[in-house]
Amino acid sequence: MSEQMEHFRQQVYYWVSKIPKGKVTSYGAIAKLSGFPRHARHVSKALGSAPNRKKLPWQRVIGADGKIAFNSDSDHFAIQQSLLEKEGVKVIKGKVDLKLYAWKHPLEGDKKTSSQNSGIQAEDFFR
DNA sequence: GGGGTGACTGCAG
DNA sequence: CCTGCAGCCACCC
Repeated sequence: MSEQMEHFRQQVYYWVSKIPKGKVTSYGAIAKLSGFPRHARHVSKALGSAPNRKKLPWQRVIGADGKIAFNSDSDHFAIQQSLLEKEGVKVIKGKVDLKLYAWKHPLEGDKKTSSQNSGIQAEDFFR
């Protein structure tokens, strides 16, 4: 039983590692990609206990509304904001403009909203 | 077994 | 744009 959770966690790490630098996605999106649609909360938990946390671009996973999920006065919040800005993602009042930085992941197909994926790096995309 | 707890979400107001 | 709230679900007392 817990074997499935293990699989889930691995899927989470896999997909998070696929988020291109300079882009962000939501906990819910990762949950969906991992095969467990309603488990956004568990994605955060998986990230928090990730053994290779230092290696994963966990900062690229934020709330569905574009907001950093940590309490704005916490250290975690500051660190995440710092990491994101370091790779070019602007954080205004704790949130990211999804119009500019949302990762167009696999399951989204192509909604012809290609408005601004101009410089998407083909190499970072789809491995 | 029962109740509280989030690094969540979507929708109402 | 922001706040509130019900739904969600594995985990931890």
